[in-house]
Amino acid sequence: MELGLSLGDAGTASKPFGFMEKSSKLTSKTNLGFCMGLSIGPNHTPQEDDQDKEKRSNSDHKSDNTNTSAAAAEANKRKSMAEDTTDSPIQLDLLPNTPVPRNQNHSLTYLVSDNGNTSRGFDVNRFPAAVVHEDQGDQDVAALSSSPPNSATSSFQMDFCMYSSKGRSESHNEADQAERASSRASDEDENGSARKKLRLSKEQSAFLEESFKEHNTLTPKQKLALAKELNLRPRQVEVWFQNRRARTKLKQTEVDCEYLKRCCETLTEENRRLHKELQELRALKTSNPFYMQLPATTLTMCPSCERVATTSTSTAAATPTATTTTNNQNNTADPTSKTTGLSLSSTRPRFYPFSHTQTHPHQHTS
DNA sequence: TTTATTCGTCATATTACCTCA
DNA sequence: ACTGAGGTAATATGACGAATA
Repeated sequence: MELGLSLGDAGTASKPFGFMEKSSKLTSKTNLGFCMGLSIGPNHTPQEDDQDKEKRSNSDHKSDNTNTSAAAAEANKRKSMAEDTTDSPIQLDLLPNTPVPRNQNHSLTYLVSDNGNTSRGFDVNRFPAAVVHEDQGDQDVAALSSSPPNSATSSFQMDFCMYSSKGRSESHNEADQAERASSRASDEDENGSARKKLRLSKEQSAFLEESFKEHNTLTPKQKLALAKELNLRPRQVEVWFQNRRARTKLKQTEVDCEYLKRCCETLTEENRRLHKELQELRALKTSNPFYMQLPATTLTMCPSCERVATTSTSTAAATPTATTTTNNQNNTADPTSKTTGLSLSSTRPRFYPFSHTQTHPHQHTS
């Protein structure tokens, strides 16, 4: 359903690509009345999204008017779904001096997809562009809606659409896909069916991939060029890049997650080993009371450089713990500092079995 | 210069279609 | 023929920055 707000043209008929002529006709019309078209239908033309979006800055009011007579006829068969509907969308003509002709059937028209099924019911937010007001004369102002709401604020529209799932038995070979993808902008518009998601052809995907490798974001110029090259709508190219970036990020997140998992396993193993070593040392101490008679060695961390200094009352640092600290030299045990850009090293104290007083660059008064 | 508005684009989450096993 | 999973095109939403009145 759409509330198409237009200026003038209250008596003009719909045209599949009427928006293309919108600008000039709008300016040429002498009747600058205030007209609202209300309709329900899947007749949005995919190309309109971007073309109109691109024209949005040049035209103030737009409404879609791409309903076809065939679709309208089909809709008539099902208008029982809407009790007080007739053949054409409701038009709220606010023109005080231009009464709506009686022969124009103002109605809420339920339009269904090409197979006529309406199984999916009434969905407010699906296929937003499918709107038309028909029998409005030779042109209308198209309102497009695939763009985000905040970017279509001037169109004053709401879209409701009946849609259904098509049969899936049609062939889906590559040629078909390519043809469908490349022709979607025209075919679907013409038959007025609800827009369906179509896979891009391999060639299109490959081309987009190549382009993505060069730059993962698009300038408007690049977007238009790609769209033209691939016979897609600019919006499709834009969406493809957005989804591609999202996929890349998701994949990277998965890689990072896997890497952190391995890090966790490594650290857990190291922790287990250290605990075991500690137990062995304690056992050794109990069994050999003379073994640990060396002066106690304490580890203190310098708050300024986060280095751990071995301070002892003697130079006898050759305690068994020294073997463990050397294991961490040069951060070799920190597995998080490389490929993924993730690093745990900033949160882990670095163990350097150096003589604090000799090698520390800072002057500590303590 | 500051402020409000509009517009375009982005990231993110979600939906829904399509394909395939 | 049916079904569930996975991939992905498309949509919804909010945030942000640039341009402009």
